[in-house]
Parts: sequence; structure tokens; C-alpha cells
Amino acid sequence: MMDKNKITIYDVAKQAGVSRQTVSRVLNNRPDVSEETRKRVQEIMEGLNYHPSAIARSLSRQKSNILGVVTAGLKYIGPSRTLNGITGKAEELGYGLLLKELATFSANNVHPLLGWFQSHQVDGIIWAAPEIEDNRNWLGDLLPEIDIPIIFLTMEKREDVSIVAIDNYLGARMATEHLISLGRKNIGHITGPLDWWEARQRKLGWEAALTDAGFKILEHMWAEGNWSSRSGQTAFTELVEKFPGMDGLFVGNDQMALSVLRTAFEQGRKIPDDLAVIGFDGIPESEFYCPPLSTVNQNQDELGCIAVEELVRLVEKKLMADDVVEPKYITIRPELIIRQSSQKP
Amino acid sequence: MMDKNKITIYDVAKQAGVSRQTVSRVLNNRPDVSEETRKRVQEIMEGLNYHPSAIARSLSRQKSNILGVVTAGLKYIGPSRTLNGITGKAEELGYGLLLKELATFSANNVHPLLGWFQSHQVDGIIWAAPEIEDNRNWLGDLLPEIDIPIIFLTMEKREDVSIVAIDNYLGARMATEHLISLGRKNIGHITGPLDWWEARQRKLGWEAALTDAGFKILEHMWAEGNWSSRSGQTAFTELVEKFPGMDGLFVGNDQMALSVLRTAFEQGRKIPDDLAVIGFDGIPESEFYCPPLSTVNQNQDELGCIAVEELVRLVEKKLMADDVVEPKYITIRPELIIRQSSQKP
DNA sequence: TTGAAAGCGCTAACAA
DNA sequence: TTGTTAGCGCTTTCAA
Repeated sequence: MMDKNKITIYDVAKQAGVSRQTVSRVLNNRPDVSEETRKRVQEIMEGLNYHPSAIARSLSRQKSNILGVVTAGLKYIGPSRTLNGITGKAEELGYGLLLKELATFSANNVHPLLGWFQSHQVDGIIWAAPEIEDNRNWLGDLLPEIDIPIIFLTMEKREDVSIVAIDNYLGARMATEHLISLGRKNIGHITGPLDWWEARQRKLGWEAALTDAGFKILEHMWAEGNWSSRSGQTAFTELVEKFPGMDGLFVGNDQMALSVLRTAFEQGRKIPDDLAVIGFDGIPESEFYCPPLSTVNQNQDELGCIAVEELVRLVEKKLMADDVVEPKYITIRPELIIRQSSQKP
Repeated sequence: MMDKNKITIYDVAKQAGVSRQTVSRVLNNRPDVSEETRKRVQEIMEGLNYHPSAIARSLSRQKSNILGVVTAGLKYIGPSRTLNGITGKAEELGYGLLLKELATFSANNVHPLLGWFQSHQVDGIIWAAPEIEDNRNWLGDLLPEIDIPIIFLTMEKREDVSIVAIDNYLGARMATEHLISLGRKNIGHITGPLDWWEARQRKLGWEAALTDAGFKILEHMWAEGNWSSRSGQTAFTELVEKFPGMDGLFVGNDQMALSVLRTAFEQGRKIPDDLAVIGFDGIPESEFYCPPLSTVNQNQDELGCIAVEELVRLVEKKLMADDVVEPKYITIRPELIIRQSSQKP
């Protein structure tokens, strides 16, 4: 349309025969414009195909209405389900999203990333990358430098930041207690990679449930995987060898459980009769595994939603110069889904 | 740190005893600054913890270095794998990403979305949402209004826009020809939802391969699913009923194939002996299905990468006022992965 | 109800 | 090599 020379507020003003100010008022739905003027200006905006520059507005308002999002491992289904929740809620609340995906899970380039967000004047930051090894170490150093509200997803509780987390520990307990309730006495565990906080939490939950039920935890009762189906196969093979009496198994995620089911089948182990299996995550396909997999569903969509809600609350509090922001630790309860792989005999 | 009053280029200039211009030069690594001055200015920037405002820069340069990304269905693995490719390449080329996810697959709110991107002065737009029904209808009307380079992913070829697409038709042909090469004579197909362009392409590929091999396509040889494992189950049940002689099956995606394998197993059908099965997508888990699933791998990561590369090329061409932009249709060749579900007897 | 002036933080163009 | 001037497009005073 027209020339490519951008239509600005000035062009609208000129054509409407009013000041830029008035146009600005119309733009922002201010009450102090006569209906007549407002109409005229609006029509001219339409006619000119005018699009106010969000950039200029951000600059002068010192508020961008953009949130920064840090993810990692988008190619896996978990992070993207969370992102899905984030996009939905952000849209609903009128915020745009500036997305950065970490190339690796480690924390080597956090500083420039935060700097970049700062440059772009994001109003808040959602840190949706998983906590692994020491990749939260930067918090102590860098956090004080950042004057932007941040919310973290699914990490260890700490007092200085707000966090929304799925209760992995509880989920693992629920899974294990379920196996116990089935009368299983030898319950093993295939963990995720133990440098992941989530994997450790799940392991702790498994241990706690067993301990509370009077069982002992021994080294031969678990093996470590890395979330992938392939690693699940390896870990399961290792486990059946060192824990032959195993009659129940809590697997750290559904992908690994998939190959547990297959390997068990190949070995002639009946599920659930010989071995009751439960996974973690609740991916849709798990219902169609062979046999259908019991699992602990984590609502990652909701996780993203809540994170945005809470972050926006922080952002708006900050606008009010309301500086007393108590960091919160919000927890989401996972949900047990019982299917055939852990059915009562 | 310090007061929250933002440190600006002005503060740096004052403290360094130079003009803002000089600071700006240092910022942009211009050659025309003495090494001495540059050093001093840089140190002061460090000391002040100065972060240049990307917003102000965008405003004055009239270039944001941000690309807009439109996705849909992020909770499914395909779109997020593509997004993963996009983030990686954008990072590499120095572009940020403003992300919008469509709440529905339909095209009802394209106009405001484009307006929003325009407001934010994105340098280019990647349309990564699938083509469904008539949700590309807006192109004719709205495209001329947009002065921003756009690239579309995986949609029907057209002359007026640049497109990067996985060759679904070819992939389906390859899959079907593979089944034919196994000596199968009765090859069925479970389609995706046929309002999706991709699903239609796969069906066309299946038809073409059969026709070329001298087979007739009949209505009872295929059934429609909706990508979900559940729908795969339903479609398969329907199909075995109306096409009892079926000895080969091309399934529109791996999730649906999962439940085909299971249902076949429950019905006592041997795979691949009684029925050779091949899926589409190449999701990692398919290797661990029971039996391991042959599939057509589509490299969605690469799709995202190429889209960004091509878009950036368009963006830079436009900067050069090089207006002769021939829209391209770039095609990515999928890759056949043969596993046990379609092994030679 | 409207307008004028100043400024948000930076860069481009020109001068020195 | 450095500085000056004039914007980029909008909003926030304050005044009319």
C-alpha cells in the first residue's frame, strides 16, 4: 500500500488536521477526546493503513509489553508443551514473547543472554530451561545486576527467586506407593540423568516411598538412563540382571518406559503380572503402548500458564513501585494415571 | 546495580569525557575511534554495567534484527522441532525471535497478528503454521499490504511467496514404493486429516506410487485419521474390515502407526509377515516400537534452519533496495528408514 | 478538549 | 579522530 515510507502519527495528525497529541490520545483510548475527533482520526488511521510503532512507544513509555523466554531442548516434547502454555497465557494477557533457546543445557552464556534481554527492555523473564548440574550458579552473581522480574520453572526451591515447579518428588512418591499398593515387594527404578534436578527429585520420591513402607534402598535396585528410549533399554537390561527379583518398576519417563515394555516382552516377562511398570510424564502415546502404560501426568501446559500469570503479577507490582516482592515457590501437583501396565492382577 | 535509573549512552559519554557519538562508535565497532579512546570507553561501559538499548537503536536504525515467528500446535512434536531449527539458526545469524502461536489452526485473526508484527518492526516473518483448509486465503488480500519479507513453511507452491517445504509427496511415494518392492500387492493407507495439505500430499504420493506400479486405487483401501494414536486405532480397525486382503500399510504418521502395531498384535497379525507397516515423521521413539517401525524421516530441524537462512537473505536483499526478489520454492527431501516392521521376509 | 515542548536512547550525516 | 545537529515515532508533562 502507498509508498513504503512509513506512515507515522504525524501523517495521521496532518491529514486529520489535529496535533500528534490528539492522535496519540485516540491511539491509547484516552477519554479526553471529543467523539467526533476520535472518529475522524480513527477513520484516517484505517485509510492510511497506519500501524503505530511499538518500538517508539516502548522507548518513550519505558515498557515493552514483551516477556523474555529462555528454553532449552525444544526438540523434546516437554519443553515445547510448556512453551505452548506460555504462549497462550501471554497472548491472553497482552504480552509478546521474545524467545531464546539455549544451545546447550550448561550455563556458559547466561550473561550475554541476560544482557540481550535487558537491551530489549523485556518487562520480565521466564527461565524455562531445566536445572542441570551447576547451571544455576550464576544466580548469586548475576541476579542482583538484573532489575527485571524473573520467574524460574521447575527448579530447586530457593529464597531469592520466584519459582513454579511441578512436584516431581510427590509424583514419584505417588507412582511408587501405587506399586506398593499392588503388593509388589521389589520395586526398582530407572532414573533420568542424575545431573538433572528433576531426575534426582523423582529418585528421592521413589526412595522415600520405599523407606516409608519399610523397604531398604540398595544400589542394585536402580539404574540410570538419560530420558531416551535407547537408554531405557540399556538401563532395563542392566537392572534385570542385577535385580532379578524385581516385580515392580518406576521408570523416570515414558520414553524410557516404552523400551522397557518392549524389552520385557522380548524376554517373555509378562506385564503387569511378572512386572508392574509405571512411567512419568503422561505423553499421549503412552496410552497406546503395549500394554498401555501407567504414568504420572505432569501438566506442563499449566506450568507455563501459571508462570506467565505470576510473572505478569511481578511485573505489574514493580510498575507500582511496590517493591516488597516476596518470592514464591508455587507447586503443581502431578496426577496418577493407572493403566494396564500396573493393573491389579 | 546502582540506581535503577537506566545508564544511557549519555552517562558513558559524560564519564569518559567524550561525545555520545564516540560512544556510539565504540558500541558499533566503528574503525574511526582511537584505540585509546575505545579502551577507555569500553572500560567505563563495563564499570557502569551499561547495556545499550536495542529499542532505541531499532528506532533510529529502522531495523530491529528481530524476526517474527508464527507457529501452531506447539504441543505436538513436529512444530517444536521446526522451532528448534529456527532458534538455532536465528541465533547464529544474530537475529532475535518474536514468537506468536496461533490458538487455532484457522485463519481468523491473521490481520491483527500481521499488524502486531509490523508494529514491532520485525525485519521478516516466518510462517510456520500448517496449511489447513482455507487458512491461506488471506494471502491474496493481506500480502500486498505487508512490506515485510515473509517465508512460509510446508505449504502448496505458489508464485507470489517464498516457501520451504518438506516433500511430503515424495516421501509418501518412497514409502509406498518400498512396500511394493517387498512384493506386497494390497497396500493400504491411513491418512492424516485431509484438510491438512501435508496429509493430502502424502495420500497423493501413495496413490501415485500404486498407480505407477499398475495398481488401482479404490475407496476401501484407505481410511482417514487425525494424527493421534487414538485415531490410528480407529482407522486401522475400519481398514482391516473393509480391506481384509491388505498386506502392506503406509500410515500417515508415526503416532498413528504406533497403535496400528499394537492393534495388529492384539489381532494376532504378524508384522511384517502378514502386514508390512511404514510410518511417517521419524520420531525417535519409533525405533523402539514393537516391532521397530520403518518410517519416512522428515528433517524438521533443517526445515527451520533453511527457512531462517532464506528469510535473512530476503531481508538483506531488501536492505540493499534490491527489489527483484524471485520467490523460491525450496524442497527438502525426506529419507526412508527401514526397520523391522517392513523387513524383507 | 486540544496543542506545544521536551524527551525516551540511540544513530546518520555532516563539520571540525 | 572527534563533536554537533537533527532526527527515529511516540508519550508525558504542562499550558491554553
